[in-house]
Amino acid sequence: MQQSSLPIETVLQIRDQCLCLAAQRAARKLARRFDRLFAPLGLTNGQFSMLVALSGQWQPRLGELAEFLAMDATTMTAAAKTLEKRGLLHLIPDQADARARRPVLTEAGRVLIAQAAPLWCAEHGKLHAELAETQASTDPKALAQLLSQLG
Amino acid sequence: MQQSSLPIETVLQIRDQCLCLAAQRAARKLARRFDRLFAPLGLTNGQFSMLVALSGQWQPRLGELAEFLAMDATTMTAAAKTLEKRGLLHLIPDQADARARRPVLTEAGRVLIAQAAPLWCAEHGKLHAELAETQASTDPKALAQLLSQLG
DNA sequence: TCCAAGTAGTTTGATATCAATATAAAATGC
DNA sequence: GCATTTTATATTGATATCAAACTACTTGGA
Repeated sequence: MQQSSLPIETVLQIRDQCLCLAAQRAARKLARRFDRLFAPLGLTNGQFSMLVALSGQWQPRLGELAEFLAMDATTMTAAAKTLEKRGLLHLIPDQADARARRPVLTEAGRVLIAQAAPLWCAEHGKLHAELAETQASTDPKALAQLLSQLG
Repeated sequence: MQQSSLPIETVLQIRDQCLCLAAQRAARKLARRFDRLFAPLGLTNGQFSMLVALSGQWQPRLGELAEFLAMDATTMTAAAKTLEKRGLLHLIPDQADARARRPVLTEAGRVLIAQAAPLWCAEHGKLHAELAETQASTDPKALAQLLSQLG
């Protein structure tokens, strides 16, 4: 049997409409783009997001931070270890719960994120401009909210 | 200095509006969802997308397939090796160019994707329904196109 | 013809991702 | 108080991801 046992319409439907595939593609392209942007600082896009999340008043536990980033807790363990090894954050045991640890930025972490933020602003501005060109349908801000809800 | 050297407005702007972060979050959530869906078949969401792409008449080279999936060529090398090892595809040397190889589904690959497609259809239908509930703003089909363009 | 430049794919090394499992501490029920 | 259950994190193993460097082949030009 040379022909696919799958109807060609189904193949095309999945290929062109699968939100999972579309999200993976978008995520990979944007990850590469921001990884290269932050490469001079030795940061990946994910590390940037994680450090930014810790730059405000919020002092989450590892699990809470993982949930915010929609990542698995085990991934967070590994990511936090890498950043701690580089001296960008400390893992402070929670006072009330001996199981929990809270990542807290070091001074080096704050300095680095202060260097990275302007790069982000410039690049994200470009991205907005590109979106405005290709499809004026969706506001980038609304799009970010939409993407965060997906899944 | 206890306070962040980054203005709080900037932190919030990045946290709430970064399209890269939003895309990574969406990609992770959807990847988990479809990985679990296909787990009984021993497939990941990425393997499913790759096999579906090869289910039509298209017979791309590895590099062309990588470009379609917006992934790095080196990632494709590894992914193809895994699927070849499992007997789901063959890597056929290109006749005209001895450097190039074209992945071609085996019968086992066709059978497996024929089993997986109904699972995808059901789950993607649910996803559509959920999207219709939470935010009626965007058509899922248009959203897939939009996501594919991002980056 | 032959060399230089470009192209297709691979290898290596680092981090990312998650399932399954493990460990330790907290919360619950009796 | 003590046993059970739940929760927070860590460990292991497999695949995913990409940059940098590499090999082998092709192409273009002298």
